[in-house]
Amino acid sequence: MEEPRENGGSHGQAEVLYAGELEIRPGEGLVLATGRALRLSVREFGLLVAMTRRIGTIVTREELYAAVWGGELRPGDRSVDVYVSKLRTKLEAAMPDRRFIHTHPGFGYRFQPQPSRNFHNLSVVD
Amino acid sequence: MEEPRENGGSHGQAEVLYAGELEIRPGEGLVLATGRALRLSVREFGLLVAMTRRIGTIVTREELYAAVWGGELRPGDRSVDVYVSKLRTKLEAAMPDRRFIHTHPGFGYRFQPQPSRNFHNLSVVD
DNA sequence: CCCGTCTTTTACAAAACTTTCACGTTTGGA
DNA sequence: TCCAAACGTGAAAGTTTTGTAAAAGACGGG
Repeated sequence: MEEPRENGGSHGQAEVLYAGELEIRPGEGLVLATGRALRLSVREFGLLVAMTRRIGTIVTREELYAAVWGGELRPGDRSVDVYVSKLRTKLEAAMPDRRFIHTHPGFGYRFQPQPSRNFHNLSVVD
Repeated sequence: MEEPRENGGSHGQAEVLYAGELEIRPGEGLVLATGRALRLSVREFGLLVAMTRRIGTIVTREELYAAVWGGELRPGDRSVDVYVSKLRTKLEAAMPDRRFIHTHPGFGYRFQPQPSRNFHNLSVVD
């Protein structure tokens, strides 16, 4: 008799994160959008994981930098912004009409997958 | 009764793997592409089996090396890359216009026969 | 030995990634 | 309405990773 194993192998952690139509496997470097694999760079993937782990909350650039790059964010360093932009581009390319990363000027970014809205449904909430 | 343990679990000798138009018999060293037998070297075959057993997931070079060559991948060793290239060449020769092995720079390789392809977003979805 | 085949190593070009910079746009307070 | 700070993002510059041809080494059968 054999011990039941979660996925029949002894490979990386089986941790899986879900966010909207996204399935993220941190231990593997893989993210699936509607079942299709995305090709993200190491930094893009790191950012996505870091934000997904704090889904719905505002995360400062300092925290994101520490989590993904390691160390302290130096004044004037725009790396986080640049990679947030890259990530947005790829996520929205894979899943049009959806917003994932929301900017909170002066505070940071908030990750929260949202369905698209109608043009007349504008509101102060984001 | 003994068991030829290749890697990652227990497999009977009658094991047959399917991946797209590929039929693989690990116990026989046989690969059929659209019914025709492929002529693969030992390493090429090992790679194909190792990847097929983890179809759809990203597998690092270290893991592939351990599974096929055995032991640890030393820094600077390009064996895996070279054989991925050889394997790609033969697979593509047998089944043109089909992609099997996808590169995820910084992470590893992912084996997935011809995912249903979205004609746009080709740079993002892989 | 001599071949043919497979494996390993090497080398270089191409592709991809990261960092930095620049500048236009947006935001929020006065 | 105005302005300074914050943000978005294309692109340059530099670095790293990957693709692959070819050289070099290994091995077994004639």
